Amino acid sequence: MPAPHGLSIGYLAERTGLAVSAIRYYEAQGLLEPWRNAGGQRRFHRADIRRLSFIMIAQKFGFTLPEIREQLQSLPNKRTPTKDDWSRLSAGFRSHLDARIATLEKLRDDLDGCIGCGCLSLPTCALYNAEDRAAKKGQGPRYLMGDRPET
Amino acid sequence: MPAPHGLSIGYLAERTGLAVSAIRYYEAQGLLEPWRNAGGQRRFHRADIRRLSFIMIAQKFGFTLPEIREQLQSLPNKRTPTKDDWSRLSAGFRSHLDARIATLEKLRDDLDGCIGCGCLSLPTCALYNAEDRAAKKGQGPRYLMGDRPET
DNA sequence: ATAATTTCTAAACCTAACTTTAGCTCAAGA
DNA sequence: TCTTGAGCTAAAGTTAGGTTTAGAAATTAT
Repeated sequence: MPAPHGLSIGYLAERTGLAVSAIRYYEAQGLLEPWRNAGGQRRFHRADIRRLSFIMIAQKFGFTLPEIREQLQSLPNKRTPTKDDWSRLSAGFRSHLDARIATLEKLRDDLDGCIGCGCLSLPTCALYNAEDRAAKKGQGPRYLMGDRPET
Repeated sequence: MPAPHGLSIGYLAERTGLAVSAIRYYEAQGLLEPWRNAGGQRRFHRADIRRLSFIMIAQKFGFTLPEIREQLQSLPNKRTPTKDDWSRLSAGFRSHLDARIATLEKLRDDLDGCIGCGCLSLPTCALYNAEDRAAKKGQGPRYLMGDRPET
């Protein structure tokens, strides 16, 4: 039972499977902009269901909420996004995915060359240097087995 | 300058590039068991350098610290692990990696079949159901575009 | 012997992405 | 109208994997 004008947060939660608190959180992060009714309750567009779906999928692909917010900002501002708009956004997932697969395949090749020795010690260790995108914790250098950079 | 008997935590930090605090944290999580000298300071085996390397690599592969602890428990208890021991453990990475690649390739195929429509709405949406390993936040069901399970 | 490092512990803090709680207010149904 | 159920806000709590801080004790260097 959608409200006569605009959807309630509970209805969106029911339709998407998200928690009400999560939807409020997404709003706080700037991913949604509901308006308020006379009593101060949030009211959403039907199109926001699709928006939330996009958020859920993009998260599966490993995007952070700030990244997703940026993606969403490329949607038309003053009209309801069409299927083509969403299709364009989803296409961005494809290249992201290709890159991840390529990285993992390289890692697999490196691993095959490294697995027999048990040394865990390559100076430019493929096992350690690979896949840095997934591990950008920004904590200075680390090296393996004492292979310091020529101290 | 390693201590005469056992290595200091600072030396291990220097050799691995890890922060001293991280090494202490790993001990607290049960991944290392240094002994103490007369003054109460931690002393480590040389083999712990390799142990820390393994931890760093396993993290790159996406294992959690509890998972890594389990892996490490399969090492021999009362002798220094050999290269063969480490080699055996590293081999576990290979199957993990193969599984991840397979998952992503399936996701790519699903995405190709889904990207044109812009619907984000498949009842059993491949985009949403895929790659669940990376998203086990344990927060009840979620569905896309209102495709609730026959409510 | 003294100064400068290291190390020690416990507790607080950090980020991301949320959830939970407390105390109220709003809206919908009988 | 009265009573639930839904919604509101602000703040604190949660998890993972650590880092930072503070103050004291041990170790190393001069």
